[in-house]
Amino acid sequence: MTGKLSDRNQEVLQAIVQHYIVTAEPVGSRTLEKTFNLGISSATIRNVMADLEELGLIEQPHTSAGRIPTDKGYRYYVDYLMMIQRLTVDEKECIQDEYQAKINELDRVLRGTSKILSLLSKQTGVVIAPNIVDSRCQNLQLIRLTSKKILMVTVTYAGLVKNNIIYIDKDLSQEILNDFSREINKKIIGVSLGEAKKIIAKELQRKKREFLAMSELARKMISEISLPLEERQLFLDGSTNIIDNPEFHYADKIKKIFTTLYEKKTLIDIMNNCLTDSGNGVNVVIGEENPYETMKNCSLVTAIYKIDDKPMGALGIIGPTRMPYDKMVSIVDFTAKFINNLLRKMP
Amino acid sequence: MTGKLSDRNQEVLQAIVQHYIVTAEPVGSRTLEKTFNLGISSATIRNVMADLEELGLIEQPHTSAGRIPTDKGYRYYVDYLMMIQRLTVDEKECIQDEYQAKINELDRVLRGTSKILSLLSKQTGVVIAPNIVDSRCQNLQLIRLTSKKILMVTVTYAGLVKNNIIYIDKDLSQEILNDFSREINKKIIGVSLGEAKKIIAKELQRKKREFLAMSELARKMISEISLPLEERQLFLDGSTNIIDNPEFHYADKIKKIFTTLYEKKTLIDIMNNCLTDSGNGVNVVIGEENPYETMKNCSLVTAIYKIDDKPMGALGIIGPTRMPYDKMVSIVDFTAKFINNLLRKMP
DNA sequence: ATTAGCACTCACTCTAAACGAGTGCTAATA
DNA sequence: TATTAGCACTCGTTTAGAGTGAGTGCTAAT
Repeated sequence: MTGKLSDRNQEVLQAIVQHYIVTAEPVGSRTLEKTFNLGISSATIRNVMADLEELGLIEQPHTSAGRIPTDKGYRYYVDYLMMIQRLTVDEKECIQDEYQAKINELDRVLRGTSKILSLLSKQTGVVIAPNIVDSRCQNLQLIRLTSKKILMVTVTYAGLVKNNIIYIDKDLSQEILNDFSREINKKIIGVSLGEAKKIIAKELQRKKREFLAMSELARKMISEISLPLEERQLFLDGSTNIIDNPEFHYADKIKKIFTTLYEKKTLIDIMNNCLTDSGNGVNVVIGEENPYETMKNCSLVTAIYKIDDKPMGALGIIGPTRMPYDKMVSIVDFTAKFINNLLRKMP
Repeated sequence: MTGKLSDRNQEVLQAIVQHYIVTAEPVGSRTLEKTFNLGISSATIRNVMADLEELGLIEQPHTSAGRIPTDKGYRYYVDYLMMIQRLTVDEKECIQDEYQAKINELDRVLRGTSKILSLLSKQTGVVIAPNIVDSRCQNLQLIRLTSKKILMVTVTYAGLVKNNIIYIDKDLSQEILNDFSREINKKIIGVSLGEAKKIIAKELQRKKREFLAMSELARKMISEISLPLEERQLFLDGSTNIIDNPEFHYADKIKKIFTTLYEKKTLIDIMNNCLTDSGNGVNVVIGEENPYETMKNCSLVTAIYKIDDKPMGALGIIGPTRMPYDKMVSIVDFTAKFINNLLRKMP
């Protein structure tokens, strides 16, 4: 990053970013002089602007237009200039209310979170569910549906429920399944599902004789436990808000971004990156910094959430690069902390 | 409906509709003369057009433009003129392949269906899941999670699985829950969930003494079984295809229709109407015929699907009024029949 | 009844001119 | 030496007007 700017240059950059975020119009020197109290004339502002442009922090869409921030400019703003806005009482209450409303399973918590994120930010809210394989197992039950069909229900401590249907050749009574479930539960409670898989496999080896009748079932259970990444749940809300932004007033742009958003695979990938990238706080990815072509005129503000103090999923806001970062950061931050708390209490 | 048209008038109408569906441009008399072999001159075509306009079947966007079909015109076309297109071998295979791929639960069948509908139609595919309350119960199990938390799993014959978490004050062991599950299952297997609710309630009355310990649980089970309408599952795919249509090239129109599509409540309502409206075949709702304001420049092609020969849900295609109805009808028809068949075989 | 021909309409396109927001540079100023 | 006022210049946008052409409706001839 270019060394720190002089105070005055910072002030001008800040003014440009803030004004542009609101108006979405290139901002000129006279406008700045009038609307902000910078204490310098438009001519001086022009000189400063020339400097900032040389540093690549702002640019002109065309010769006789005002300046707009570049991605690098936003980055500087986010890193050094913005004041984290505190949420209003109303906004905080809005978040708290959302979770008050008899929400209890993780699934619903996450669904509600993406909703609340989009509501507060007026942008697109997104939440990625934990990879269930990493979650600690609370219970595993087998339910006989027909002579050939068994339902396996897995519940994690976080409250994630997974259903798998298993087809077997041998008819097993519910009583046998109950015994088997109890047996397995003893071994795997508190273990991650990934581990549980191994334990079942080992058990299958060791107790071959007793398990014999079950071996087919056990094998199939093991293969069902692994959930491919692409099926990982993603909650998306408020995507239509994107259309309100003037930068997305053209059908082709809308098409592009919507296709990306609803191509769940890409979005899951993106959110997954956030999971590893961001430390504990809020992570901001601006425009071109984004690895995905179709997202290059979007910014992401994300944070991770934890279960049992282990990072499990990510949540965030997607919007145009021109975005009130200060506000977004505080919304994401507050929400992440809130559901971290909630998930700690949940079981 | 206006009485039947003369053969020649029909031919002209048909030509107009077909041409407009492809080009999305108002079609003039000379164009018709050249591209269709109607055997009459443009002047005569103009006369016919004047008649059709008087009947409200076509209209001019402005004085010196060609004609475009009105909703009434499309309606006449759909009712009397269009030839149902047979699907190509490729298309049929596409549908069959989709269901070959180890899909077994209803949930996945429906998800796949909306996907395949959008893929073949290049429009938006939509499927509404059965209201679980109407479905026949195959199994109900209770799983103890913690001392205060019980998971209720309900499975219907169609393969629909529902999870509810119940909070109770009294700690009940898994063994007790197993017994209770077995007891209840005996009574309610094969009964609709709506009925099952009543049966549990009655049982609760009758066996008050034995059930006593369970009464809290039973009461809570009953209240959980009812699923509010808005939670009814809806599968939507290919909504971004809408943007490709020239009539949706303006951001505000896109916004409007997307908001409706993702406001699940409205869409569920719409699909619900289709369930009652359409008889056995394919139902077409054109533009203004649609009760919902925001859908008035869209058409719907829908059909219902059955489980145990009872209409359970609906599936269909959403697109602009200018839509190749013949193709759409055959896609919807074939798909509906296909999954009807599939659902009959499934259990 | 059909058709050829013609006058008329009106959205769209193209061009040129006027406009104005904004810049960069220079000379004057504190 | 840093700042500012002033001015010439740039270039996207707006506006008005002429021209174009697809298409119509009407009328007279076939």
